[in-house]
Amino acid sequence: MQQALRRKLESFEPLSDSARWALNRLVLKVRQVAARQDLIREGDKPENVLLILDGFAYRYKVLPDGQRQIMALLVPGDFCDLNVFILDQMDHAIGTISACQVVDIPRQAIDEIARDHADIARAFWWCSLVDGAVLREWLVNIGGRLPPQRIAHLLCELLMRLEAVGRVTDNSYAFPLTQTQIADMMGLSDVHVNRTLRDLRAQGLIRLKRRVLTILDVERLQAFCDFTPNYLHLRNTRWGERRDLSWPGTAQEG
Amino acid sequence: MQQALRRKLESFEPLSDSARWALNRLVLKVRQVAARQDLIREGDKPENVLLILDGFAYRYKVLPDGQRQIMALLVPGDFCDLNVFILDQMDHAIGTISACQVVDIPRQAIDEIARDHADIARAFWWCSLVDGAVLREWLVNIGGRLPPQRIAHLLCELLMRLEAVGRVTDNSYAFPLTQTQIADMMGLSDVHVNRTLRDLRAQGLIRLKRRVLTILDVERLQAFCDFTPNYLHLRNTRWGERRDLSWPGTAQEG
DNA sequence: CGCTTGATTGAGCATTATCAAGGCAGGTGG
DNA sequence: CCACCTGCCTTGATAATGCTCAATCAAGCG
Repeated sequence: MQQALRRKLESFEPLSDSARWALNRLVLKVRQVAARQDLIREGDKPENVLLILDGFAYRYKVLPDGQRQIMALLVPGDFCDLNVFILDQMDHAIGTISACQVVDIPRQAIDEIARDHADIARAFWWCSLVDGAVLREWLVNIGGRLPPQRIAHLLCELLMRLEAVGRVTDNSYAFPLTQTQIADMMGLSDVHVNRTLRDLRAQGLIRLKRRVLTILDVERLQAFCDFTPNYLHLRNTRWGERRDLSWPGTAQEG
Repeated sequence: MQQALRRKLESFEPLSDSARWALNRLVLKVRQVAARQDLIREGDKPENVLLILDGFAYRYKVLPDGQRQIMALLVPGDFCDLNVFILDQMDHAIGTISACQVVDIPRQAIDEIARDHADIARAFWWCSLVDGAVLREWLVNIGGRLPPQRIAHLLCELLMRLEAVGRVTDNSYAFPLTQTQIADMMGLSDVHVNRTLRDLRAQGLIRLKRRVLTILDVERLQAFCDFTPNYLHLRNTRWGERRDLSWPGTAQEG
């Protein structure tokens, strides 16, 4: 699955031949992980960087009172823990939502390849920066938007991120999240998430049935929650500069 | 002020001689910026990376309803926009809180130096990753903690970050923030911030007078808000591995 | 001294959480 | 094939939290 890794890195900018060659030399194996498992725990010092090929995962922390805060959603094509490869220790955990297919990339391999290839180092750096940009928007979302627009914004973001990796058909995508998980992302109670989703449905903005989410009116939903995609820094979708680098993927799953 | 830049980068790990030499060749000039000015606006494509030598600044976005969300506080030693050097366009703005001293580092210089020196590239990457870690903790803070602990957590974080750059004396530091600005950071109203600060004072946890904040009982305050400093990935303070790299600074100011 | 900005306090109100009780669908075992 | 079970969604009622509005106070500044 060097293919997948290369595609991820080249969604920033094309790599040199020597860099591609170096990527091809990596020995990578794909691994299956069931739903609701921890991929990484807080305090771990993982020796591998994980790349998600299929399925959803999330970064989270658990507060002492049991409150769980989800800080990021990881979808196919996302790295799990580029962090730790430079930082000493995981300061948060990562768990799967649905069943996932992941590749382990040895930390040392990343280290060496980034040292030898400035363009790859740049691409990794770019990944970190995009992650940061998304995180900032989440902060704005939670801190500044009312619950309905907050949830709507999440759905808009997912539409674009999943579309960028070829996981969207007719404005529909697999949506394996529990309402409780949405609540833990948005800083709301699950009950309130439920009512808010009902309202969004009632307004004809979305449909959510059998773990498939459909955005019935993209423009209206985006206007509703003031969604501006610039923070995603996408270059390869119908919202960006269109370069068609769809993610090599299996079927949508839940 | 190559000195400052070098110190920042070496707070991650020592640089090679050639890297240091390359840093010394940079021509940098210090600039004064008044309080409450924008350093960078959303949509800008800045040609310089800014390093803050003195004063406070913050990243923010303004929502269409006028709501301002502050996403990060920048203190002496922080970079402003490493982002854009790789991403195309600022997806947020940066403004000063107090009067600031900043250095402009030409984007091209960073680009070249990172390309030629893998250890410098790594150090920059590390900066991005630490920024990301802080951002995640802010998300946890806003999403998961009650207002009193939320504000207390901010104060604890500032204590450590400022201490790391030599801006703390007797658990006191300059605190130029307005209650409204705190509110915009924490997703609260200014009135509620006011009452919450009053409560923290009443509990004997802090003192805040004439723009100087004193933490009266560090341990108690940290316990109160469940503050765990691991996410700051500090190595050079009394909370970390103690290596004493205090920031070359002027006086505390407000 | 008058103006401006920020802090403080009170009162009423809206939002959102909590608690509690079903309901529905899918999976499992007899 | 059906009864049961479990996980998740849904809804109602009630309570708490935090916001808005509005007025006052305090400090800095020309």
